[in-house]
Amino acid sequence: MNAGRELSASLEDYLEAIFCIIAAKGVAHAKDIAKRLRVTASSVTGGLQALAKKNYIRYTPYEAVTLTSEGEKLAKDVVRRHQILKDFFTNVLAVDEKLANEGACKVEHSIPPPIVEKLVSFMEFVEICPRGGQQLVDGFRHYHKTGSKENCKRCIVPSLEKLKKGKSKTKGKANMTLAGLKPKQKAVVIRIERRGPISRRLADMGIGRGALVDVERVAPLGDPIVVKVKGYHLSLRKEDAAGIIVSID
Amino acid sequence: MNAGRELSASLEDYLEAIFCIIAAKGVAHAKDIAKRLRVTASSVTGGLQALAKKNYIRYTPYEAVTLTSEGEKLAKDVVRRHQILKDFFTNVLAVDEKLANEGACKVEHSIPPPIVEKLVSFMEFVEICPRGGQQLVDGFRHYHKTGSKENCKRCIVPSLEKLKKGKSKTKGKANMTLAGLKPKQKAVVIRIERRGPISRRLADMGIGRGALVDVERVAPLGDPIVVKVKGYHLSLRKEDAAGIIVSID
DNA sequence: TTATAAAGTTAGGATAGGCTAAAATTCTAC
DNA sequence: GTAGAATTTTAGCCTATCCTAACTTTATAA
Ligand SMILES: [Mn+2]
Ligand SMILES: [Mn+2]
Ligand SMILES: [Mn+2]
Ligand SMILES: [Mn+2]
Repeated sequence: MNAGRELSASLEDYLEAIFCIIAAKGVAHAKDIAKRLRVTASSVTGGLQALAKKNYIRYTPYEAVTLTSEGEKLAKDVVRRHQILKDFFTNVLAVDEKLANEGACKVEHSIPPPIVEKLVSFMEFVEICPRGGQQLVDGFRHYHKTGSKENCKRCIVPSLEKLKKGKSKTKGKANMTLAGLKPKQKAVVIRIERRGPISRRLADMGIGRGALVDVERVAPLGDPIVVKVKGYHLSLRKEDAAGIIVSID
Repeated sequence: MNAGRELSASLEDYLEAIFCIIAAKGVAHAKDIAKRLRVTASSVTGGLQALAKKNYIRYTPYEAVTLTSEGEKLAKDVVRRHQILKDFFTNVLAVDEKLANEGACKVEHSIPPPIVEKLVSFMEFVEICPRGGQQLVDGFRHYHKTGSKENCKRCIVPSLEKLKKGKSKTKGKANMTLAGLKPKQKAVVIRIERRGPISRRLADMGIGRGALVDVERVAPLGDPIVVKVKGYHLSLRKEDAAGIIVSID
């Protein structure tokens, strides 16, 4: 037993694989799981039996497997840890995608959840820091590639100007709702207007004033809108998004 | 077998424990190892037998265990990964010491070595970045504690002034040698003067131009001087330290 | 010097998770 | 509708790592 965790690393990987395969192809067959995890089909059967006994999946021999709601919750959590780590490895540490994925899929099982949350928080902060957090990261990538700190010295100037401009603009800046944002825009939550299932869902994830929201996709008519916030990927109906007051930088 | 690694997580922990106990008390007894790793004495015997078979330790029943040179090399590598991760968790992510240590001691076994090197590189860059890398990290810690981005906005100004001063000073700044530094001072390696065993030792660790050196201790007469560089702890004779030209911020 | 106490080892058992080979089931094509 | 192919499961084996209980060795103190 992976001390303190619900599941062992191995069973987390089976669950993660099942979730991802269902997401991609609709149903999860043992063969796909085996291929993805590079184990034999008989090992998969063993894993499925273990997950079924713990009630994370519905398993009938020879049939495709489905996730219980418990299993789906846990699977999403594994996937989230994976994504966050991969994000950090690629976007901050400039690790190439393949290694970042491999590393994330190992580390995801051993890193303590509170440290994952700190990591999310740190990456958010880097994105919004007026001191040029993102540029610091860019500077690091350049430094790492070339060994030169030149770029770092040079780009502080534009970074400052941007900051000053931002400052004077702040007063006249109008707040808006999440429903009005476009893909790739970032915003900070000011407050959540309406009370109800959505605001509770947000609160459960610790999303409130000050949280950074990252718009990922907006469907043709603005409904639904997919955002990333605190490392979670969220799909919101336009109606609900309109209840979230945000401020853009 | 922990795919791609010499040793399993469990055996790495035994090796790490042996190294740390020898460092602290001179000899490693099974009882100390058992206590440290929270396993029974009989499990320790099992671990020692496995390590002995792989030639990482010298083991004779009922006697204290010693590391072979292979074993010591590997143990140091585990300890280094542990330290780097702990450093990152505490100094960048503001994780409390206890959790940082626990997390580091789990993650150390699964994180790919190239990612560890990127992490070292990133932390060094944050420390030397003229854009205020360290202050960005401090800003994050404040943000994390209070949820406020105020501090971040306010301290950009002194950060800038420091940068400007730094810039004008740069021309007149005299480079010095590692031998002239005091404890807690940080410096960046400009070049290594003399060739020989020491410069080769440094080169083996990937230490060259641009590496950040952190002075930890200086003995009464300046000999030896203990520094941290790229996550390694190094003890240098004054004579050798004088051959390393560095620049201080 | 010898009887305890402490430390360490061995024996035996459990669980987890992988594998191969063989059997069972389901799918597919004629 | 049936035979062969593909898929999946079972059986049996292996290694790693932990444990408890019993035994052996070493240390210590009267
Ligand atoms: Mn994984
Ligand atoms: Mn994963
Ligand atoms: Mn460890
Ligand atoms: Mn450790």
